[in-house]
Amino acid sequence: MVETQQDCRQSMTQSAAAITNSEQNLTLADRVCQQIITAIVKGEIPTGSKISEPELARTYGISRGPLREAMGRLESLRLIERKPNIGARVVELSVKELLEIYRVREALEGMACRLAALNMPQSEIESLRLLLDQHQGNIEEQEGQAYFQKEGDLDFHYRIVMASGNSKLQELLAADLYHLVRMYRYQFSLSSSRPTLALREHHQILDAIELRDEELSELLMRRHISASRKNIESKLNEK
Amino acid sequence: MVETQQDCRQSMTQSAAAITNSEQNLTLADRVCQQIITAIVKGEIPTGSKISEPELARTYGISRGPLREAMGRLESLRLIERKPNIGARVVELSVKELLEIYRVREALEGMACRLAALNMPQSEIESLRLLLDQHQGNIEEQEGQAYFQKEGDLDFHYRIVMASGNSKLQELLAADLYHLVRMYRYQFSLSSSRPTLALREHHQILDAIELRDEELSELLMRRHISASRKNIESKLNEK
DNA sequence: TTAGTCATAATTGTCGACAATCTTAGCCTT
DNA sequence: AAGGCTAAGATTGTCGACAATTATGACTAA
Repeated sequence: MVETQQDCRQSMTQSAAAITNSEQNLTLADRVCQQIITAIVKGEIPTGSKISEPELARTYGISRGPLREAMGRLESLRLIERKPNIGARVVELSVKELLEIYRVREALEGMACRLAALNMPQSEIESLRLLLDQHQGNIEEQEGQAYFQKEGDLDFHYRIVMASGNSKLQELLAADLYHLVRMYRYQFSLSSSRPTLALREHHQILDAIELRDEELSELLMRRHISASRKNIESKLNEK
Repeated sequence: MVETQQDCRQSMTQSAAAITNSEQNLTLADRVCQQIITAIVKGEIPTGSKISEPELARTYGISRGPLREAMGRLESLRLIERKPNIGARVVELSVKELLEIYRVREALEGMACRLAALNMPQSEIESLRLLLDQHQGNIEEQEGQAYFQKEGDLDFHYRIVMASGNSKLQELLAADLYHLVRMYRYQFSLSSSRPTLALREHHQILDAIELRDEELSELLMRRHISASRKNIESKLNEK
């Protein structure tokens, strides 16, 4: 089970990476960057902690050069924050920022969904339908606790974004923003607490795409994400 | 006149940079990065050209270390593309990508405008109104050739984005995407060819914001950007 | 002539060391 | 005892050199 999650995430992550780097010839900094991303997302390197360059370099068995290059990418992914001559810290997570991210997702994924209604091949639609059926099975099996909420949900959104055919949307969402989203999910144990409802919304969205209804597709996706945002807001506003 | 443009761009650029780095203590890589951004945006380093690390390092009088760090940021800004063990090239501009960017802007700035209707202080609204009057003056003076189309238009959008109060939107648009937008404007001599109409739309948008009408604010901004996209599409689809 | 191969040259990736800056611990002053 | 100053230690920023990979061009063979 845990392996399933892991594999799922891995495949998505490297698909996302393949957007920008389709070659196989990876550099040291590339590999270590992926490792650090995973460590930060999962909380193995805790939020707010200071990052010591010599220490991390030793940990991964590389020199400070490639490590700094990797840290540069982490900074552009907003996973760490650097101050000149002072150092880098893992970002602190806040409800405020999470809600901001959901606003961005609402806008971008709404647009992605509109474009998917234009561009998604019928075969992809059917394949995605199968994935949703699989999610249904997961929900029934384990009352939707683990799989669906952690990574499965994001897989659906990921496929929609890919189907938009807009490479800028793909980069911004799949290659950049989703790392932060995954980080919040892991560390806040985000749990949408409405898996059945969310799955039904996924089906509705896919229906609208199949009907090639751009307007409705965007509207439903925006509502879907907005509902998640409000759900989070009401659950976490005490923090 | 040219100085005015320059100052305008500079101020906007460093405001955008200030989002991520509010300290004054800039590193070598930071400064050189800004210089290279300007050079690429203005076309002084031509699109598609290969970047030689030793040569660029000599040009700016620094070592390859900070230069590579700067190039990492350029890559995350999508101003250059790197392939491992092969090298970096300045991105090629294409109508296809420009249209993709406008889709992203439509989504993100639409949302930013919606939030601005919620959050923009009245004083800021009035200040922005003055800026639009100034643009009006520029259009009348010089028939809207240079100032308004190159940087003035982006200043309006920049202020809206800042007024959204959403730091993720601010980062994605003002600190990241706008560099590419400026690059297209410089190098395609983009010239909206509809300055008077665009200015009227800016006024309409600001009116909606002043009325605190979220729905209308977003709708008008999306239409405004969509109209620009269609304008570009019809003018450049032969390329 | 052209295609293929090999060796040389150039470029990128990586490393260790030095310089500049920040942190901290101890001391002095009040 | 509390606060500020100073010096030592640690960390980050920068540099030059070496290793690994790729591009170039000459040479050979068909």
